[in-house]
Amino acid sequence: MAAPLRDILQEVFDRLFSAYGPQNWWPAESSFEVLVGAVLVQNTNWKNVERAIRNLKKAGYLEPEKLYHLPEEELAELIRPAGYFRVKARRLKNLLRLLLEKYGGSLARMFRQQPQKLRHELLQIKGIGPETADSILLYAGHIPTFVVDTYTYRVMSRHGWAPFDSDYYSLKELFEANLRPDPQLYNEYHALFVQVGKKHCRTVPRCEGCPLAAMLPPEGPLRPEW
DNA sequence: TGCCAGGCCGGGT
DNA sequence: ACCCGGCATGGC
Repeated sequence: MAAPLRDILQEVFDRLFSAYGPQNWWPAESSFEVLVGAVLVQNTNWKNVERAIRNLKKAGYLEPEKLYHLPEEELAELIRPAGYFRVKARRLKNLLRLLLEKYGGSLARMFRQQPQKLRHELLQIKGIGPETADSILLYAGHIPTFVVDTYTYRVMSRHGWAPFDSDYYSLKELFEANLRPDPQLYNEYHALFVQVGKKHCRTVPRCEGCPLAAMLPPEGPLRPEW
């Protein structure tokens, strides 16, 4: 009889935290910078995002009003290093429209909204999906909502703790049902998943030296690409 | 030197 | 309801 998921998730966290320590996420100087970074980092290396944000900062545009009024083409040029720069310029504009028109450019005002309603509003925006929305809520708003990403899928399914075809919400629920709703815990947990995933999920042999290797099933279900 | 990165959307079955 | 191509730069 297997251990309860609560215990497993606790052990996973403990092992990752022991191995890597606090990750100090989100790497940003302001909550607005978190918003911008959350869009820019979609399917993109964080290093590239840093360059893009540096450009915005250097040009003095890393403020809601200024960024909102910057023409989309100019915005695109500044964020070029982040990749998908035309798409992301559009997506940023869409997000800024909500922030400016509904909340007067004030993040404090935005996060005063009921989390569920705000989450729904964010998901209405073209270019904001579940992970980006949850990242904004957690890392900019300190709202205890669990952020799932590809590494979460890989680790959880690889270990047999979730089906390979889990969708975003089932995984999110799995964590939120088994962890106390603590923004600091969710913050660290997600960041640690990214860390372990980057280090091990694509290396060969994949699980060599992984802090979670001891928790692998004897004959784990394998997906060659994961 | 290819392969990959902290997704999401839209169009086609 | 899926499935898939498109989007793009820079690092290793």
